[in-house]
Amino acid sequence: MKLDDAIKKLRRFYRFEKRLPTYEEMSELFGFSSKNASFKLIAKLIEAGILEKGDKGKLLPKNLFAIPHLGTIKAGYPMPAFEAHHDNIDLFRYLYDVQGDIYFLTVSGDSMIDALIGEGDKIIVDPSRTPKNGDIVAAIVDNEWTVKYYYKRNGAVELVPANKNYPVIYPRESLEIGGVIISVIRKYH
Amino acid sequence: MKLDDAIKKLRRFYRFEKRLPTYEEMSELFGFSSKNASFKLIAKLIEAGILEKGDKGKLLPKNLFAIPHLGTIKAGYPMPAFEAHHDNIDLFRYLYDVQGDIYFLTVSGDSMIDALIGEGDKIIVDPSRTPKNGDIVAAIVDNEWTVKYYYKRNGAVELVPANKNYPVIYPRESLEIGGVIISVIRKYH
DNA sequence: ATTGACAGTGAACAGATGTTCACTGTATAT
DNA sequence: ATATACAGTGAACATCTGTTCACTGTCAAT
Repeated sequence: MKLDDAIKKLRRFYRFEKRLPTYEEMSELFGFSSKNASFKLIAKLIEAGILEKGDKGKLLPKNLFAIPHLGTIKAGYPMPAFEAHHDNIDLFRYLYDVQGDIYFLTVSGDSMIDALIGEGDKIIVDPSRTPKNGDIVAAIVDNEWTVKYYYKRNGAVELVPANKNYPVIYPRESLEIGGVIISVIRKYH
Repeated sequence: MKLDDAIKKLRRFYRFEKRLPTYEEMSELFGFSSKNASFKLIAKLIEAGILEKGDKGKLLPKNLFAIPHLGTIKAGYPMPAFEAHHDNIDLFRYLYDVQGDIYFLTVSGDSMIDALIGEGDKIIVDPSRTPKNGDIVAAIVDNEWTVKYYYKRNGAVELVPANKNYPVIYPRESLEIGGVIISVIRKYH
């Protein structure tokens, strides 16, 4: 059993079960008839830095889901040299480093197009954060939701769209901030 | 112990340990001195659909990380009515439904700005997918990396930038497709 | 041919884990 | 006051789990 194959099988298992298999389950997964074979295989994965043992000796997926980050790619003219500096990004940690309760919204419309937020994009909103000038916020103005840049000048809040075809909103009646946009996620099909 | 507090504590534990705690660990986590108190609490979370028991009776985080999806927000004029249809999106499944090996790239430059991909954005590349017309690809042209729209007309490949200030690339010497962009992730700080 | 490293087998065992049962205190409603 | 539901305690136990040990076969190097 090659390490690469083992890694893929562990990933698949984890994706479905959201946990690592026990050594007995690994034996089934890897096609061993002895738990010990799995035990030895895992020892190698630990040595390779893919897995690790936590506080209480429990197996943890240290780098099992770290997607290789191959570097920076220039989206202008082709990049002179593509240095493959191998960071690894753990998507889970990358996006989930928020303490409080966050939520998703799906964007429709084009008023934030100049901020590179378009139709169908999912935005993650952190309702616990207080908006600073220039933050993008989900706001409830006069009982209606909208996504805009947030600016506070002389005590008055302006909600500025990232599209010249739309007007700046100066909330009159009520303004409630749904939260600050902390992330944008787009998925192509 | 309120269910909401328990959920938050479980999330925190899972974020660090990448697994659910045992009943004994839960007792410590929740401040119980009896495992059974945790057992009963978890039973409620299972009934509430937050957790579930898998094939072999193991505890799984069914919806523990499902971020509430509050609906569609119009980024044009404020939305007339904001129907709170409570989908839940599991970020992990949402972004990780790829079998093969994927990798990240960080974008620099503005040649894909009209495709809403800008400086600093992370793009996820699937090297196993064959590009179709209109897909955004990471390509290696004459030994240099670039991100462009992919088009094949009359057997000739065109790499089209999403920015009028840049020229269309007609690969002469070599063209290698690094992969198809399947996702864009932006994070604000 | 001999050696050694390596991949896997099979059995054994201490300790951890999920689950059940009977019990206690405490708040709330009747 | 009385009953009732509920949150938590404490102990018990069968089973599962990680780990160790001794062993077998196989391949490559000497």
